[in-house]
Amino acid sequence: MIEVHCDGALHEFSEGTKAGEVFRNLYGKKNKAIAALVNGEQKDLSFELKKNCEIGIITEDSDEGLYILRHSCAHLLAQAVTQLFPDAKPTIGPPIEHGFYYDFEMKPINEDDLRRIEKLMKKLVKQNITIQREEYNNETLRKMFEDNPFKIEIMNEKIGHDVGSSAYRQGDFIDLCKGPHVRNTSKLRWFKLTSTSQAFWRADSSREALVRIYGMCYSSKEELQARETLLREASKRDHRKLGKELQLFHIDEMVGQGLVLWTPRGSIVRNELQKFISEHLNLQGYQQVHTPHIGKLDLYRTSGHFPYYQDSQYPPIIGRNTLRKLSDENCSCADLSNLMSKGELEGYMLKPMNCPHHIRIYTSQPRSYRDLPLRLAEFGTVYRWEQSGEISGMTRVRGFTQDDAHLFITEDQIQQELLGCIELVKIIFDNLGMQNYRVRIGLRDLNSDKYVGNAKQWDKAEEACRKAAEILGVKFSEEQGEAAFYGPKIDFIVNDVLGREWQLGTVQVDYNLPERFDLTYAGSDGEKHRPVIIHRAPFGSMERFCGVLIEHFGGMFPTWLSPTQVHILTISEKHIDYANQIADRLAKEEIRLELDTGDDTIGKKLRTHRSMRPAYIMILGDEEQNNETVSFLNPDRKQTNGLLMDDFISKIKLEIKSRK
RNA sequence: GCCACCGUAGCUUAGCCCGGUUGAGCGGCUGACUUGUAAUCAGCAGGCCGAGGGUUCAAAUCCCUCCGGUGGCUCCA
Repeated sequence: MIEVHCDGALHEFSEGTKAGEVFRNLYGKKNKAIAALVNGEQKDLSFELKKNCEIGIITEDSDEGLYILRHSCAHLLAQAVTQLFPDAKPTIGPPIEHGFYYDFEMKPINEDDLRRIEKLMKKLVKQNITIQREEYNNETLRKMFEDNPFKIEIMNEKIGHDVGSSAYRQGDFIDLCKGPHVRNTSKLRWFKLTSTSQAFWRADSSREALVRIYGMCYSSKEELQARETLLREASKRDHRKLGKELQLFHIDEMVGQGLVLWTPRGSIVRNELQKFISEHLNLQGYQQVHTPHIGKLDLYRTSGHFPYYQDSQYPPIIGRNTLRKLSDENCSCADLSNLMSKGELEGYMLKPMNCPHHIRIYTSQPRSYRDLPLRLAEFGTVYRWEQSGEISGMTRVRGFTQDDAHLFITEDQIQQELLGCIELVKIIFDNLGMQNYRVRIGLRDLNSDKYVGNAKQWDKAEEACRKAAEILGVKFSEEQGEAAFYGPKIDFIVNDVLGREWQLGTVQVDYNLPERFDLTYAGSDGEKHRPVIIHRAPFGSMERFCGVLIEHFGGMFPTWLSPTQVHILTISEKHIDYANQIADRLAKEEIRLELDTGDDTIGKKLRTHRSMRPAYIMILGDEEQNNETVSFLNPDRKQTNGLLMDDFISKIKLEIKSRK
């Protein structure tokens, strides 16, 4: 007999009892065990208990259990794929949030193939195939997988997960794996293959291109359906769809990929946000500046942006005289291209960053310590050549306006100024009800020598980032190697409706540019000193921020941001005069409104105007006209009847002013 | 940039597999109706089917190239 600790109690079982039998014994036949935790290690239910141990149940609906289920589902996928495509070589197939994926070296497949694979998986589930753990020594394992170079590489380097010395067999399929797994394919009922894509072996674009197949997988039909419903609901909030429906922005193929046209309604949202941010900039002692969209190549040679980021910039704009001169010298296209990539040309560049311009404002005057901190802010539009496959709606574009600022400060001011930067983000996120964000502090990778500045400065700046976040009580994670080469940074990352992460704001300490531009200030000692720069764009870009905001509000903006705050609908022709009077009153109060005196039925008008999601929808008929009142649907779409106009105006104005 | 899929009227889409002069709903315009809470009725206009090339007697449909979009991958100062 052996002693088995479980759930705080001691039990006795005969030696060799399987983990699954223990659970059946203790929790009954209907326990949801999917695996066991034996002395802290995940094991199959078929694991035989040989010694005294502590054991815990892993149920199929726990996080750990779901990951095991999904991992097994990935194996099921590989079983189906290798059956349908005997040449396909499985590589790795981990569980992920909501499901799993598996990468294969094989010819690309299409959607029909995906459905065929899914069908076969369902068939394999019905066949109740046992999933069996088999243990081998290292040599035998290598022999077994000798025709799969990926598995060999995994064994050589233990990539991804600890491969151990085991394999799992289900029918004809066997996969190198540490486990644990479910005991039978019949456990894997609630999955769906979702998409395919190309992925590179070991995420390295110079390595083999693999076919990745994604699926989702849950422990019950309800959860799977709930996830599908959620995805459907989320897609209704997609800013690309809402942006079109609500006429907020337009991206035109004739203008160019990733170049956002802000339409009148979208511009209102953007302008209101900029006003809001500007008020806080003033409170925090920023000074606003404006700089042009282009600058000389030399400026970016000095800053280092050219040619360091050349591949992600629009190519230089070459001056007429330069071109003429080159042409006279019989310069070929190849020569020109060569000169361009070396930057040995005089010309201009669309600015990829605002900092060089701001820095030249700094250097336009001699500066003393009394001028610092000098905080220069600009809603500055920058252009970057993003890869075509990356461009998406408003969240990934080629031209965007940063809510940018550069703080020129002394080293001693780093802590205090970082604090102000984070505070600004917090104020605005809180106001907009955006609580679903995380803060990441990017630290340097101590094993890398790519960083500028000395260790002492870095330590101090990293500590200042940490402290600033702590003081404001925001939750943050520290990630090594996420710093920029010129200094540590604090990033604000939000999720969109589909759960994708977007980096919005960033606050970065920079030791590099002050050096490159030889920035100085006169200290109280009369000596020259080097300032430090903090770059900060708390919302990243107006494009991305508005995109995320559209999804956050599902298109239903708070009154102060709403492109049209009140839509006025008349019941019949008789009420047009009254509606005009009301509209005039509201217009005088600078309320943004739309008036519909058309001859549709009120039902039709409501339907039409609801879809545009204005804050208020006012309905005017006999009732209101005779009593000189207004009736309206509130933002929550509950109705208020017979309110005096003065009362409505003070209500909505208060709402707008307080930005609630 | 890479892989898969997609592109028909302002919007949503049928037709494409299996080639034979594009069909609808919404929206727009005109008229009738004058309406009290999520689609009143009728009529009209609107498409060289993303662009270019090829195959064919004949291409929205089959093939190629490009442009644009979607989902991923890689990248993101």
